[in-house]
Amino acid sequence: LKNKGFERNTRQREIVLDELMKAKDHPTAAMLYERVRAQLPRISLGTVYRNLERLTRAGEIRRLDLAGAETRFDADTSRHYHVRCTECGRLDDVHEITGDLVGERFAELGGYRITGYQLEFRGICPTCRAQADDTS
Amino acid sequence: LKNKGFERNTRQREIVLDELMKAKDHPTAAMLYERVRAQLPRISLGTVYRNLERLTRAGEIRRLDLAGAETRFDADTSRHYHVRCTECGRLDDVHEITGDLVGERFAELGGYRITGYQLEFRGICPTCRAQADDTS
DNA sequence: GTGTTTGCAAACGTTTTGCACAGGT
DNA sequence: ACCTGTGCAAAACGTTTGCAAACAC
Repeated sequence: LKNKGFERNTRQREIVLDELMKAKDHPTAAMLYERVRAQLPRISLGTVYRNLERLTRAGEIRRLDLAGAETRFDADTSRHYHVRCTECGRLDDVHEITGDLVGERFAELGGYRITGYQLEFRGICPTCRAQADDTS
Repeated sequence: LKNKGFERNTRQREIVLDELMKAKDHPTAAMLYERVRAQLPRISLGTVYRNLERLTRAGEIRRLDLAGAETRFDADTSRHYHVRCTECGRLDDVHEITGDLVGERFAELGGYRITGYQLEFRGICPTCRAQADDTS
């Protein structure tokens, strides 16, 4: 599928994706909106959100739902982790984990002094598994 | 310090903490508000939020800032992880991790069929570290 | 009595949505 | 010409805050 589920190719989506690919700072929707406006002054924030959502569903970008922080977006869809600065909010990539998660021994990752981490699992709970079995 | 930084002991805070300790489902502020209202019909949601924030700062409870979901609260302050059901939102504890994080091999944890996880680091970025050095 | 905490309501910041119109195919 | 995607504005959502009154000490 050439357009990966998109029914139309629009200049708005093209430029939103383009700006995200150029970005190195994992921008929020609002940050991206400002940058896209330099090229498309009449674009709306809603359109930016709508395209980011579509691009995410199409697998072209990644939505970074961070704990207790504004959602950010990443054009790098390869498996990697992130570090967030608790002082300024800066977000960087962590490509290799050196240290022990359970023992909580991370002196330093990518120049950051690591102060903690958040690990959270996703899955299907026993109840919903049973319901899935019913309907299958 | 008997009151751990609280200047007053109020019935509102007492009952908020009490309901959270009774809860087994990691409730949101709104869920807790509903339960507390059974005992204190005139309490406001703002008061629930304010007390949850104070109790968190006092270390009596834990705030669970989950990725892309409403904030939940936990009276169990010991180190443990959580699994969230992607179907119904249910949240459970994971006390021991069996499997390989990097290799992403988690068949099952606590009855859940694990479909993924989110790992996120916190720290001080190079720039903020340099600024901290300046002022020290 | 003093000053913290409350109830209420309004404000906040982020994200979503309803609608009529523009524009991609 | 069709009908998806857009711009705009308003609404929705979870959370915070300003204020006068209530109440813990």
